[in-house]
Amino acid sequence: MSTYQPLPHVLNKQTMAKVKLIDVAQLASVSKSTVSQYLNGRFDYMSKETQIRIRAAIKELDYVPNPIARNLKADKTKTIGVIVRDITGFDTSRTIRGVDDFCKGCDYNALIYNTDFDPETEAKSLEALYQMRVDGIIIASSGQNNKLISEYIDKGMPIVHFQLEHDGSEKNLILSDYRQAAFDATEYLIKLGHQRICFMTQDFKNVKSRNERYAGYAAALEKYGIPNNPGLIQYWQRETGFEHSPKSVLESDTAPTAFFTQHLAITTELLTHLNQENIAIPDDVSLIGFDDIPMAEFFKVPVTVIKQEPYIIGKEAAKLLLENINDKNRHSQKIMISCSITQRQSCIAPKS
Amino acid sequence: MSTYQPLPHVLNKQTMAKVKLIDVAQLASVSKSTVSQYLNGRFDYMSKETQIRIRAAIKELDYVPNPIARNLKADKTKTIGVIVRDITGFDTSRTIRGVDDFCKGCDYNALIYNTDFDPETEAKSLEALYQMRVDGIIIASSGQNNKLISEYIDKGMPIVHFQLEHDGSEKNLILSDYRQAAFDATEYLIKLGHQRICFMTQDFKNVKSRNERYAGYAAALEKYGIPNNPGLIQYWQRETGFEHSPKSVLESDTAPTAFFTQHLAITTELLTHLNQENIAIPDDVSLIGFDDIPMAEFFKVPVTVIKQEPYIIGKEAAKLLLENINDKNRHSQKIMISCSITQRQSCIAPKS
DNA sequence: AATACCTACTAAACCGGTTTAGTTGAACAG
DNA sequence: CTGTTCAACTAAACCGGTTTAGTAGGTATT
Repeated sequence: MSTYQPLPHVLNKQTMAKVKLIDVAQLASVSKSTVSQYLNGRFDYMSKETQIRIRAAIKELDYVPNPIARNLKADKTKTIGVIVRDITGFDTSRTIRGVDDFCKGCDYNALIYNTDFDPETEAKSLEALYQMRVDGIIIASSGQNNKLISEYIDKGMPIVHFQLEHDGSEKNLILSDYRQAAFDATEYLIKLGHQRICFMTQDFKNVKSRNERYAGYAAALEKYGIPNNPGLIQYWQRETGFEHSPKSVLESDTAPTAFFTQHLAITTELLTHLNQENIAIPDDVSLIGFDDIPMAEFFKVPVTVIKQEPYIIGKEAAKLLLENINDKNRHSQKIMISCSITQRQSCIAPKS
Repeated sequence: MSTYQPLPHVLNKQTMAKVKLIDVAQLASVSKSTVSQYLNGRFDYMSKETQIRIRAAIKELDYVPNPIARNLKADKTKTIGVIVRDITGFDTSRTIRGVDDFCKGCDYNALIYNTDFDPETEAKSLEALYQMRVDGIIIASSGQNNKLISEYIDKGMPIVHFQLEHDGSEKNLILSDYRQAAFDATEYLIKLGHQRICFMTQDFKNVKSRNERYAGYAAALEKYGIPNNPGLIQYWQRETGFEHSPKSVLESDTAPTAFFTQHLAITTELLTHLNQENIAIPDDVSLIGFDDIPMAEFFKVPVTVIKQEPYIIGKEAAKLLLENINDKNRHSQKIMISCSITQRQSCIAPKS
């Protein structure tokens, strides 16, 4: 139906050079500039006929603008980087999905970098993204590269944190309300009648978001006048596991009647341990864990958890970052997302 | 230690223009070309002193080449697209990880597109990636866009399939050996004494990879002289669930003694159903499922499954795609990855 | 001494768009 | 009849690299 002479038909398009703007311009008998104006919707001083000719030429040639050329001039990549520990995680994959959905809606792309909990890989990812000139970065940082991150921020790279805070900065971060969540979980156990609640955690001295959880736990104990016994704080490390075995903890003088785990990895390892030792949940000990568990409804004992909102966190992080990218002067923000307790069957009143 | 005059110190680097190649050239007193040669490791005709001067200038200025400019000239993006149904899936996230790990190792980036099982979104993702001029695409296609995909292939876009085959093409795809896996699972049940094995599947008429599963199931039955009763083929759809409820199937004349589910989603829905109806696994009926299950060890009854190798599939898909990108004339391949049965506790000999 | 052949560079075109600073011709005002 | 204004464009510079073709100067060959 085109009024233009069709191109000689080429069977194998692979050998055909990509159509470019100049081809469109020639076919429409206008200059490159005019076609560019057209593409960018600046019709202020363009006649209807010219518009029609250009539209037809674009269609005829099946022209698609080259975003690389466009980005070179604009000095933007329309791409952000996302640095996470492992995209494979239950919550993490959902956070990524949130980031990605938001980005796609804004014509941005997200590049994922996995660090596998290695600060060095984290540093390399940061550098790679910087060199790649992404427009911004969302990071769940290890807390070991704070100085480095500050340097990139100083260089003008917009950076948004999630999950773990960047020490010394209350800015541009989005996280769950860990303190409130830990308070709620602890209170929930207390109201069930628990007095000796074991707080199972990674070292939280230099990591705010872990510290916050502890603060919530401690606050709940205090509110109900329950002594905060340091023996009930049990430590776990990714590499070495539990400092004291859960079994030995349960056999100690101050045996807890409930476990409160601060991370899915801890919950998982605890569960394995308890399984092996034939310690029954919730009959022998109650359990509430941070982070939701996939397919928990099919568990021998479905575990009650504090559910974070990873998808929402991802969306909000992306939103915050894009705001930062597009308005450099805006004030930075700290956004808190509420958690909620998903009651399942791992918490009951203590026996004794 | 630099022998060059340091630049005047600027406190706020955000306001500093990015250093570019010409700046390095000027500082090192050479031409742009020479710096470019240096950056690309072509030292054939370059004096040692010049190299040293350029290296120093780069360091001095903290210069990082702009990949956009580089890509514009090279007409490459060093980026591939990955189209999946949902990155959040247990296996899918691992496949993505495999793709990404391989890509990162080859200096490529992967852009993820989620279709949420919608063919239209799939078509849009394809178009977006094409317009973006990614160097290639890995897709777990719905099977509904085969013609469209062929068009992109004709346009010269390297495309690799995984999980679901592109009908009419045995080329550039990588998938699990579904037939063998289904055969093995069926044989496993037969050897336990099962004769009436219910094959729970999505419609497999036009989807090869589902058909293959059925072929494996049928082949095992035939090998052991067990009649292939069409009543034991039960259909499930993502939108509407089971055609006949598992309970009714178990109450029919030809009640199966084992279920064999062809997809994690079917396994999950079956499990929910069985839970509600208080039908016990494996006492009332055995169950083996396609696709591994996260945290299965904590299940009331840990489910025996056929485990695919999503991470390996991702790696192989990326490898195949990059080979295609870098050698257009190479012959295409179909790669099969073996599955294995992960025995847990959902299969026992039938009671009767 | 003239020619060939290196080495060690450089100028300029190029990639495919965007943008700025014009240019042209017609309508209208004075 | 000249000057101004405005619609409707266009030429050329620009983004930041890569690449091609070429050049200058020195040494080896005949």
